[in-house]
Amino acid sequence: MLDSLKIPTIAISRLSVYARHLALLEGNGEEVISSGGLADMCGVNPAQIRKDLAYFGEFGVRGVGYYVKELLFEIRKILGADKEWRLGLVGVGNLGSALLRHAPFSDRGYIFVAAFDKKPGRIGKKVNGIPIEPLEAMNHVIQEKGIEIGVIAVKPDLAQSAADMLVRAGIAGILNFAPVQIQRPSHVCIENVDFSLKLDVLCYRLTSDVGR
Amino acid sequence: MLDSLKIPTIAISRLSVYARHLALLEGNGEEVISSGGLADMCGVNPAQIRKDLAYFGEFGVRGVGYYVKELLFEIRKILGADKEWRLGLVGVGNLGSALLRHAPFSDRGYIFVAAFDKKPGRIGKKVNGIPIEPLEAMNHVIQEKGIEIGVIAVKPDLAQSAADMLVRAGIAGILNFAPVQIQRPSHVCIENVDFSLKLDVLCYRLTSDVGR
DNA sequence: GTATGTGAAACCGTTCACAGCA
DNA sequence: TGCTGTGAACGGTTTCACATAC
Repeated sequence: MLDSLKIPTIAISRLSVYARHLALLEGNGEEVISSGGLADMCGVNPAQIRKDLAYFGEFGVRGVGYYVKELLFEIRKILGADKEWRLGLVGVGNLGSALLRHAPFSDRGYIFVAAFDKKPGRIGKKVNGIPIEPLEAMNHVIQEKGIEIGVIAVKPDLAQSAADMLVRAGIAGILNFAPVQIQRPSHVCIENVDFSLKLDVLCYRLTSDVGR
Repeated sequence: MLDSLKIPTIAISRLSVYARHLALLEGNGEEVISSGGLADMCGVNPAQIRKDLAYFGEFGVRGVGYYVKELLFEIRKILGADKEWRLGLVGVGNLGSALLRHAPFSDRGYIFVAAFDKKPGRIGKKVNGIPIEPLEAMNHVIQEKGIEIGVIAVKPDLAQSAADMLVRAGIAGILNFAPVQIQRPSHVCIENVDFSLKLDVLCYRLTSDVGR
């Protein structure tokens, strides 16, 4: 147990995967799982799971395994997934609208409470019950509604200025769907979702067909 | 130059990023760029760029740098992005519809030519000019339209069977938006786009606020 | 006996530093 | 001189193997 002295991001994303599978096990009424059993489900090495967990504590019972409910609870606590997160969307186009309606988000405690767009024609309309506000309202709305995470779904050329506005409004966490590198102050966290890049990788594999 | 003897996936995704920035440079009329200059734009180490390129050949001129147009052309060739790719979508819900309308895909040579859904109410309708077909038509349509890549945008519990159907229809490349591990024969390539996972990582960072 | 927690080894990707070449 | 291409050094993650605990 080393606590937060350099925990690799990839270990965190694995925790998210473990949580997903633990939730399935819990739904099936399973009470106990071994690192080997969970590893098979997640497609990783058992030692990997034990090492990942060891960053944060000792959650298992030797000779037995892990109690599903308990481990799931602990991982959710580690990830910060044991609370509701309030999201604000910038860019209510095709993708943005789909995100506002994306049920799995709210199911998991990620709630969109505001949306912003620059097109006058969109202002005032509602998507999935969420009113679309003008960009100028961002500062005020983000403060008022206690928004903690900004989601960027604008076109690439507007992504940087959208990020700048979010940062100016006090946002410290951004989920960015635009295929651009966003510049930001060091206290702001960004995660990128870049599906053009994934498509490129896929096509590379298909082209150089080495299988896999 | 080692050719395809173990090229890490992460190197491939960096090539995609390099291509993006080279396209910008080309648009600005720049003719030559050094690994250092490109590295600054992409936020990586110059040696990294040279190493990544060295997997595939020698594309630069010592003492000069890389010719923008030429390098872009070569990287596109490596990635297989120098041709059109025909995509088929499974699951025309919120996200699926957004993907069908996603302009940046077609701009880059990724063309949706078919869409499939299980809901009878959706069959026969068109989204962005693409008719929605029943799942049963998948085999036939995929053959007929020469679809090479399947895009999965169904709910998690249906993702595996969607993948199975695609594979049975002869698809070898899948872009999966469902937050599940898909099982598949070893000749089938899958890339996952998992934004719940990215949100979890972001929330971890915000929770354990180590900045960054 | 069985499965965890963990130091040590193996592996892999990144960065350095410099030789090679325009 | 300047920048690429690359072997060698470095750093970090994964896997092994076993002591430890139930």
